[in-house]
Parts: sequence; structure tokens; C-alpha cells
Amino acid sequence: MQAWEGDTNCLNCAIRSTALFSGLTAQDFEKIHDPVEQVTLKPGELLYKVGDTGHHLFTVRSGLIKLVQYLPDGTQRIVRLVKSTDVLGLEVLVNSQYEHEAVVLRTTELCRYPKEAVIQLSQTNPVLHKDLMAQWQRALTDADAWLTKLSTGAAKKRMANLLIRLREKGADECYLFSREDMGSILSITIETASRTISEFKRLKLMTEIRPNHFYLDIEGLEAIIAS
Amino acid sequence: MQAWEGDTNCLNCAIRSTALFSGLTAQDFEKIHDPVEQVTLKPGELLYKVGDTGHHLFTVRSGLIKLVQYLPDGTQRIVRLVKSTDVLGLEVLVNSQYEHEAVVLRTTELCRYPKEAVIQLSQTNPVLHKDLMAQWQRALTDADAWLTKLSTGAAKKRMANLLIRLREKGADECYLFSREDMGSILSITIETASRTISEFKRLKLMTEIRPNHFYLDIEGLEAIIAS
DNA sequence: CGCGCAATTGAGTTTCGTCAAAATCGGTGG
DNA sequence: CCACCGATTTTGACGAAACTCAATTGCGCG
Repeated sequence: MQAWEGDTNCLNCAIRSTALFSGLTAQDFEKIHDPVEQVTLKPGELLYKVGDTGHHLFTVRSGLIKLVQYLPDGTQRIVRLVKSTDVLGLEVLVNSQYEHEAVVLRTTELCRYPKEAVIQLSQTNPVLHKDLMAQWQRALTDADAWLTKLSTGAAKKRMANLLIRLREKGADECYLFSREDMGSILSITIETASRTISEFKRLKLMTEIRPNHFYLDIEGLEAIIAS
Repeated sequence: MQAWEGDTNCLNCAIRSTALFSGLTAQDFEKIHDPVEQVTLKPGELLYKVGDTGHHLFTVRSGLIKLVQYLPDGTQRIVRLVKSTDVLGLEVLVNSQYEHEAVVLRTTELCRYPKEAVIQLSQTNPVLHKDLMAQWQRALTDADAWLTKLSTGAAKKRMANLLIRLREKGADECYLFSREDMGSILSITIETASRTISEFKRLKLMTEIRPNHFYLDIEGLEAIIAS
């Protein structure tokens, strides 16, 4: 697929304190024979798809990835967005097959861990063991929020919730992606997504600073959500 | 709250092979000082609510429990149904607070495990460790299915998916619960829920055998879903 | 400049929510 | 046993929201 760089230096990783494996010692890393590798993927690239046999899980160093599932009638649904410090592909620890299609939305840097090493180490290293549970719970909490905030109520409320969720941390700004993706996150059509965005712009709930980059009126959006 | 019976005999538990803790040895059980207890709850009873500090997780021996979350505007949403052999309250292993309101839908038998014991044992017993991961993944897979099948598409499709999901294993029959609960599972109003059920009855997609007990035309329902 | 794709906008239809009224069910007490 | 009550469910009528189909605009790129 892509060029995976071997011999990654995990001990000196910049995001190590927040990443999975933060609790590993130098000795632990020595036990991993199959090395941790690193890769950068560009928008549109496919990391894995439903049913692929997976021997790896991943942590996201930077970027954004969508997890997609397909319905019997063919429509696709985005069930989660995976961003920096999130973990991807936990399911292979249990089932050995991926349950989603993972597609890159924004240029993404990933670290790839061999599944077997994670299983081994998680049994001897209590910190990793705890981290793993925390990551699993994080995904689950996220899934619940997805359901309550992005899949319930009027389209406007859902869109407002999505915008707030996409806000860059610190600033009241966000980048958007395609109407199609927004639709498949909120379970609405492209047209409704577009109309809702247009209306929000008209109401000054969001203002385009640069192409595809918006300032958000958080208070206004929250008023919509609470209404 | 209710009468928790102590000194439960886990080693001879009838559902032990499918339950969490199936991999525990007699010695493991001896390490649990705080004993495993058992309780039966009746419909409407509350097991825990959002934000409660939790020192226990639970396995369901029989029955049905709904996990509810509330939206900013006050409406409630059922995010999962927990049934026999499922685990409840995994989140306290990570966060020490429950993230849902757990309400009994049908008379339910539960086993209650002290959180600390589970954490300890999961670090020494690889089978429990694996079981825990499997349970977490199970909840996550369920959450994804909830999103794609019960929260996407037309009300009829969602209802058809719900009916099929409620089917008793083996038979093409199911019990229903209140229209209000169905609405808050599918994110539709009670009226729409009622109308959809009425229409399904008219189309013979479901037939009432006994009060609140229906035979399902699975093929017909699946045709609706795929349409 | 013009091509292709995505986004927007419009018009008409369907679905779903809202409000209100009627029907049904279960339990209680006469 | 039956009448009555409250709660739930069902049904109807109407309006609002969202979907569909179609046309137009806007934008990036060769």
C-alpha cells in the first residue's frame, strides 16, 4: 500500500505522553520484534476495509480518518471520526477482522503496532492494560455521543452539534469537509446539509474566514441545540 | 436499594461458560474478598444513573435493561439494550462514574462484581483480560449497529430492524415494549411508532399471537429494510 | 477557456412531528 | 360483575421538515 518506515523511535515520540504505549518501558519496546512503523496517508486513501484480516492496530499522530459502515440498502454511514491520539483497529485484538472502512479525510500520520505485541505486552504491563481499556471506553463514549448528539433531533440541531464538535481546540473555528460526508455523519441528504449550512451562514452562526474555514458563533449554535 | 444475596456460588453458575469470569479459577475466586452478589430487579427499577460513582460492574443472567442518556433539550435516548450474558457498567473500570441511566425493562437477574477485584484479576488472569476486551468490543459493535440500523433511514426501516433485533433466538417471535421506549430507541415520536406498528400489522408483517407477543414475517421485514 | 465535479438553489412530494380526540387496556372499588 | 378512572395507544387532520428530482452556480484544474 504505502511506504511504512521501520525503526520508529517510540521512546522519543513527541506525542508519547498522550499516546497508547505511553506506559511502556525501554525493555518493553525491546520485546517487540516486529517493529513499530510509521506512515503518512493522504486524503482519500484507504487504510483498511470491512472484513480485512488485520494484524495491526494504529494510533493517529495527526490528521483525521473516517470509519464507515454500509447499510443493506447500499447507503453509507460514518460511525466515527478518529483524530490525533485516538486508536484505530482495536477490534483486531478480539476478532482479527476490521469492522469498518477507514478512509483518510485529512493528511494523517499513523503509527502501526503489531497486534501480537500489543496482546503480549498488555498482559505484562499494567499501564498498557489500563490504557487499552481507556481507549476502548473512549471509543464507546464517543459512539454514544455520536448517537445522542449527531443522530437525534432536527437536522439543524445535529448540524450545530457537528460544527461544535469539529471546532479546533482553543479556537472557535473549524474546517469542514464535503457535504456528502457531513450528510453521512448526520444521516441527512447532501441537499439538506447544504441548505442547513447556508442558513447558518445567513444567520451569522458561522462566517467563512478562508475557503472552507469558518468562525463559529458557539453561543448561537448552542441556543439552537437547546431550543 | 435491593436485597443483594452474598456468597454466590460462581463456580457452579449455570451461565458461567458464557459469562464474564468464565476463565477464573477457584483460586481466583478466593482472592475476591468483597463477594460476588446476586439480585433480581423488576421492571421500572433503576440500577444506576448518570454520574453515580460506581464500585461495581454487572453481568446480566436473564432479563433486559435499557441504557438511557439525556439530551440538552431534555429528551431521552436509549443508546443500548443489555441482555443475557452482556456486561453492564464497564466504564467504571476506567472512569469510576456510570455514563448511563440503567433501567430494567423486564425482570432481570444480575450478578454484581466489585470493580477492584476485576481490575486486579484482569492483570493476572489472561483469560479474564481477553474476556474483558471482548466484552468492550461487543458493546462497541453493538453501538455501531445501533447507529447504522436503528438510527438511519426511514422510520419503517428502523422499526423493521428493531423488530428483527428483538426476535427471540430460535423463533420468529418477539415481545414488544412501550411505544415510548420504541420511540426513544429509534428516535421517532410515539405516534409514528404506533402508526408504523399498525401498518405492519395491516400488512401482516407481524401478527399478534398473545397480548404484546407477535409473530414476525422476517422475509417481509427484510424486504422493507433492503428497499 | 472550458471541462468536470461539488455545492447550491428551487419546486414538488413524502415523511414525520404536532396537536387533539377517540379508543383501549388495566386496575380499583362499589 | 360491572362501572369508573388514569394511562397508554391509536387514529385523524394539519403543518413543518426533510427527501427527491432537476436546474444552476461556483470552483479547481488541465
